[in-house]
Amino acid sequence: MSHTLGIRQAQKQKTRQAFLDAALALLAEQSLSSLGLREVTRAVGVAPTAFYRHFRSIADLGVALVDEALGSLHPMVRETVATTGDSEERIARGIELIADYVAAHPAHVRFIARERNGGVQPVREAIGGQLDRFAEEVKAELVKDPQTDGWSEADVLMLAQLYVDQMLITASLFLEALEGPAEERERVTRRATRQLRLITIGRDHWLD
Amino acid sequence: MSHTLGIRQAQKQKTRQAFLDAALALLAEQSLSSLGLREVTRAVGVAPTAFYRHFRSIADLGVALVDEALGSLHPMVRETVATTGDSEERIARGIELIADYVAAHPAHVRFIARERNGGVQPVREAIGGQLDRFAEEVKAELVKDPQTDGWSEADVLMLAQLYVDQMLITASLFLEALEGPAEERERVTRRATRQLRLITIGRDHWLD
DNA sequence: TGTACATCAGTGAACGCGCGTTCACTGATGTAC
DNA sequence: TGTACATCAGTGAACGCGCGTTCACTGATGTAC
Repeated sequence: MSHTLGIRQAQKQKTRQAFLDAALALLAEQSLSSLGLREVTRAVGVAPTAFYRHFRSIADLGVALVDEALGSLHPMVRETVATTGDSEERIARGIELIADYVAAHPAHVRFIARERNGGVQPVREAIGGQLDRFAEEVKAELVKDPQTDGWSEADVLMLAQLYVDQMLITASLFLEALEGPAEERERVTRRATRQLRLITIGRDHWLD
Repeated sequence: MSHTLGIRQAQKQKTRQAFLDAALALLAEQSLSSLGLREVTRAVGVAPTAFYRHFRSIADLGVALVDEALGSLHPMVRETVATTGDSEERIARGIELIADYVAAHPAHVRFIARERNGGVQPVREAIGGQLDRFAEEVKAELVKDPQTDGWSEADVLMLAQLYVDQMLITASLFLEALEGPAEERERVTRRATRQLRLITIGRDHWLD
């Protein structure tokens, strides 16, 4: 049986989500460390003090945004890496996943790219933790792949990290290309495809 | 004959440099978009209004910091890419260059990593422009290399961009490892070496 | 079902504070003769 | 070399403003009986 929230809890969650949405919108043009508490409450349409019913600080809200931005991505990444098919297909699917995610959630992607090295330590750490998880998950999938038979654990992790870094760079490029013409996005797709192809070739000859 | 500045000009340059140094120090713990004009002048030890004698705004100061951080790096990168020797040697020298630069100028590297995707548009654009220049310069050196004989221009640029991206990721990893034990820096060196090695293998078999 | 009390999300006034920018100024440095 | 004037880096007072946080509050929702 599904647990239904009371009216009070449901309303609270709705307001909390409104805070996250408003903050994300405001972060299109600035970074988290300059985002004001009153700025966010003004955008939501509540009193400044209402903020404290949901978050201890702006940094706390930022950590919640990290979960929202990256939490749902883990199964998708796992699945994409685990996909069967030849390398060329897997590269295409991986890049498509990134392009689609950026198009669907541009503000989340911008937030992660910006705050990954941003001025708010807890948020940086939350993002770093999620990226480490991605690397571990990709590694776990790669280990199952016959392509990495005979590889050391460290080398598989190194490759997984290379993929994750490349995923982020590509996401960042798609984000820049979002406002421009479709042609620009195609250029990013071509560049990312070739770079992944080169990495794949390196992988195939690693043990030569 | 060397042109000597007047006393007034010399003093002005000194103050300007003090602004850049103070700002960079303050940016260890925050991002540019939350850096206050009064905060900087206080650190320098001058009146708030003195700021306007040197910069139009904090963003303007940020752009000056970008030049200071990356301007002097172009000849070093060119030279490292142009180095003769086998791949393994060139990889080691490249990584050494990055490690040394991060150790010598950690605050500059942090600033670039942070503001590359930061909340201040003119600074983002200045960094993007510099990185594009690096990619073009690396490409120009790679074209001279027999390893890329028969490659299309686009493919050489793609490889150059991969190297530049990798350079930034590695710099960022060294930065994180700076505070920790030497062992951590060695781990970064090993990871970066293997990743570059894999890219090199991919490069060697690109036309297969 | 009704009543009496508890909970707690959101309010609104108040606070002290540091912010960016303006303005007319000072006095050392620079320049013309 | 000396004098008279121009330049301009840095000053200090003043401004209006929005900030984060505190506090006691209100009134709808939840709960116990």
